[in-house]
Amino acid sequence: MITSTEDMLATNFKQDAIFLPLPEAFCFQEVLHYLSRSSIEVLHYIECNKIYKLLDLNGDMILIEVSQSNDSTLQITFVDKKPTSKVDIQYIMQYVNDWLGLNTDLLRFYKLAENDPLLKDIVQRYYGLRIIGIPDLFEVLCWAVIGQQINLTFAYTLKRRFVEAFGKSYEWKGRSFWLFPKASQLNEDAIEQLRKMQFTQKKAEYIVGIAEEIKSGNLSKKLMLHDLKKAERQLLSIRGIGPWTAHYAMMRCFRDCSAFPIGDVGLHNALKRLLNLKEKPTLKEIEQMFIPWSGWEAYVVFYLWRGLEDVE
DNA sequence: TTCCAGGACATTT
DNA sequence: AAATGTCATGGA
Repeated sequence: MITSTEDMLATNFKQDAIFLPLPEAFCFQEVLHYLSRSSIEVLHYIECNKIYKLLDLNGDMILIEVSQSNDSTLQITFVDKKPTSKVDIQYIMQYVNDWLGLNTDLLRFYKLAENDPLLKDIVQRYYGLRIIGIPDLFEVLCWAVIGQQINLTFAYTLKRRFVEAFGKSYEWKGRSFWLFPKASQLNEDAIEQLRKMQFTQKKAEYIVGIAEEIKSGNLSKKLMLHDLKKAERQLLSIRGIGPWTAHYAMMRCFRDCSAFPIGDVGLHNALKRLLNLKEKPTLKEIEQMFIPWSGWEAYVVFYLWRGLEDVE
């Protein structure tokens, strides 16, 4: 049992590669599938079952390659520059751990689902699927705001424009790898720039507003992590962040398994299809339905989203 | 062409 | 308190 990243570091740091122990119920193919959803994704790149992702180590950019080396081990290698300090190694391990959700005890969710008529099949079909995280608070909030009330394809287009306009990139073998922009990289005239990229006026204002909150220090993942109830209230107090966005962020950034974006259109469609309903279920019906899954709402939603992708 | 999209907020009933 | 309107554009 791994007790700390310090232990992991001592036992797993060997030269040019990091080996991360994998928990029970982890499916790398599901990671690859999820991360391959969009052909215009700019925050990672996938080739030959390997994920390439640019990380920011306090201003130093390092490109990592993540692959599965065996049943119980994930391998991280450095394709170009290598980290030079233990702190950097630790940061990378923690990032990947958090990104892929390796700390979640999925078996508890499966215990809950094994005799559930609605979940039984779906958790078997996607066994080992974990919520892919968005560890950076600014990134998850921007992505959620972008995704409000537009189709995912267009959302990816907007995200790409946003990242390429405000973020930093790193070239390797003729390919560009991008970092999601920091809040500090946006200023007042960002609103105008975002409008030109076809963000709505409101979304442009929301994103710049969120950047201000983060820059001022009001909004900080570190400060919010210890009290998720308070974190939710703080998120909801920000313009542009409603219940769906707050819970989406709790689910993918804070890794709150009980986060529940109940108003999600995809969720509604998934339930309608799964239960053969003529109309989408009402919010009250969904609340009732989710009572037995208390504590794991985020995972139920994530699996239902996953199921949507295999229709037709 | 129509309808809807991984909502939030303002306005009206 | 609950329904309705508005944003604002692309994708199917």
